[in-house]
Amino acid sequence: MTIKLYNTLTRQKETFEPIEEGKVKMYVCGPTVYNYIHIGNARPAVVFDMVRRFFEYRGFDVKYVSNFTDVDDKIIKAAEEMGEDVTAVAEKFIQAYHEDTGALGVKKADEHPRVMDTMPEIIEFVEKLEEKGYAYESGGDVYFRTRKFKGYGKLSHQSVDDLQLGARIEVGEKKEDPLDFVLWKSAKPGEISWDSKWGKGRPGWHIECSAMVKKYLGDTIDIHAGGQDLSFPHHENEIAQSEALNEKKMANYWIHNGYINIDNEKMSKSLGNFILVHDIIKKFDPEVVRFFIVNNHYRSPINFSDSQLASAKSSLDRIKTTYQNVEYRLSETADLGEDQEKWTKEVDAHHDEFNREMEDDFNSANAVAAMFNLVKTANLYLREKHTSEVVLSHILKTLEKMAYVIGVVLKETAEMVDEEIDALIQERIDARKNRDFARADEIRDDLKEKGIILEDTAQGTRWKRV
RNA sequence: GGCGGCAUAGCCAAGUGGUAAGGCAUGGGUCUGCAAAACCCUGAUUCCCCGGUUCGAAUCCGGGUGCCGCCUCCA
Repeated sequence: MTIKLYNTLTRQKETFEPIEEGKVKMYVCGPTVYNYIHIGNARPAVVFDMVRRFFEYRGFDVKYVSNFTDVDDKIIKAAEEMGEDVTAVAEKFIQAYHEDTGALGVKKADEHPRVMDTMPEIIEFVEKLEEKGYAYESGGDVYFRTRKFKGYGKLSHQSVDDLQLGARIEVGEKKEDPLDFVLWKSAKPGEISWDSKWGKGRPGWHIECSAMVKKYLGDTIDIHAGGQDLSFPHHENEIAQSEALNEKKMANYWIHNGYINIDNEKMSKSLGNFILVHDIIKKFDPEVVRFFIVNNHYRSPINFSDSQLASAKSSLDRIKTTYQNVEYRLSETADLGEDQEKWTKEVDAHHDEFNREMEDDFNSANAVAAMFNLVKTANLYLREKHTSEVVLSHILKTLEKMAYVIGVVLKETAEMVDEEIDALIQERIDARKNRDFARADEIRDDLKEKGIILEDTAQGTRWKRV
């Protein structure tokens, strides 16, 4: 089975062909760490984590690298405001990033390189570009000679001449051409800086990714990913730098996720209409936030709102409830049901459907729909008088596999069984036998207030926490 | 000025030539002591509008309307 993905470079869905059989080299542009991440920052983290999980689930050995921009104007500014040094601010928000994305079920990358730790490679990269004539020093800064790189604009499908017409390009007096972009910035007095042949300074924004990709993954990688807003100029500039130096294609596939919007407008730090992951997970289970993200196609924009999340919560609950109901049935019965083959086939059909959708440009929205179809099948099976362990555990395993790929956990986290609760449940069972429904309802209501929901099923009374 | 995206039921949303997935919400029913969970039924003769191509279009082509994004830091 082949995996297809939409390549921004060609604007087409293409069949994934790894450079090395069975391996995926993947780089995802990470955040600038000067604040907590918002939902918009969380989307690529979640989406590409899902992509990674799918590749791994399909047996690929994935090397996943994602950077932190820990030196930058905004961090310097934030550090001034907070009265702390740049390193401390960066460290604080890197930790916060791991906490927030961890809550969203994002696995850590194999490498999380930081600019400060990549300085020798970055400087060397710029030096070599200078040697090849693609970079020039001007007043302590170093710029990239954009027009010299022939492929400039191939990712965003812009021609250099049209870009100039935009007239929104910064015209630095130090630049030879307005299109040129900075590789190395000279330090202002007192600013954090590193020594270089051009004097004290720090890297421009784009060069870090080129240097890190080369350092950790090589000259050509399989997949380079990030938010749509990075395709120009960031990724375009990365291509220019890397391909100018290496004279090799930087990445075979470029994939970009759509934005998260608020009231139909892009969520961004500069617009100020953002919602921090930090805050939203106080209101909604982080898993719900993740489910909400993967329940949409990764390239479509998502409008974010509380009612959307509430709806996502109900949807996810449906899957979890079914999973737990199957689990309960499995623990309570050892009946041998009939038509094992028929039910198993149906479960497998939904599994195939799930895989097909994921293979088609990671269409997780449709993959989740396949999951709901399996849930439906499972619920119908649970209505059977006799069920078999084989089918029940097959349903559980299949749901678990799907859940792993989209990154949610269906199993109820093991709670300590409260003896008091069990005693009350037993008392209620007795009360019901004696048709003392008033007492039975009283117990159920009391437990409900404590967040314990009781369910009377054909297999007996069970409880769960809300 | 250049490049691009979107418009599908009350809401969210998939589908890019073969006769409208899935979820949420609503209403009715079954089950239950009552619930919960679940199941069944219920909803777009139709996919922004107007033309065209085709046996056949939500899907392709032309035109129009509306919204959004990139070309500046942004995931």
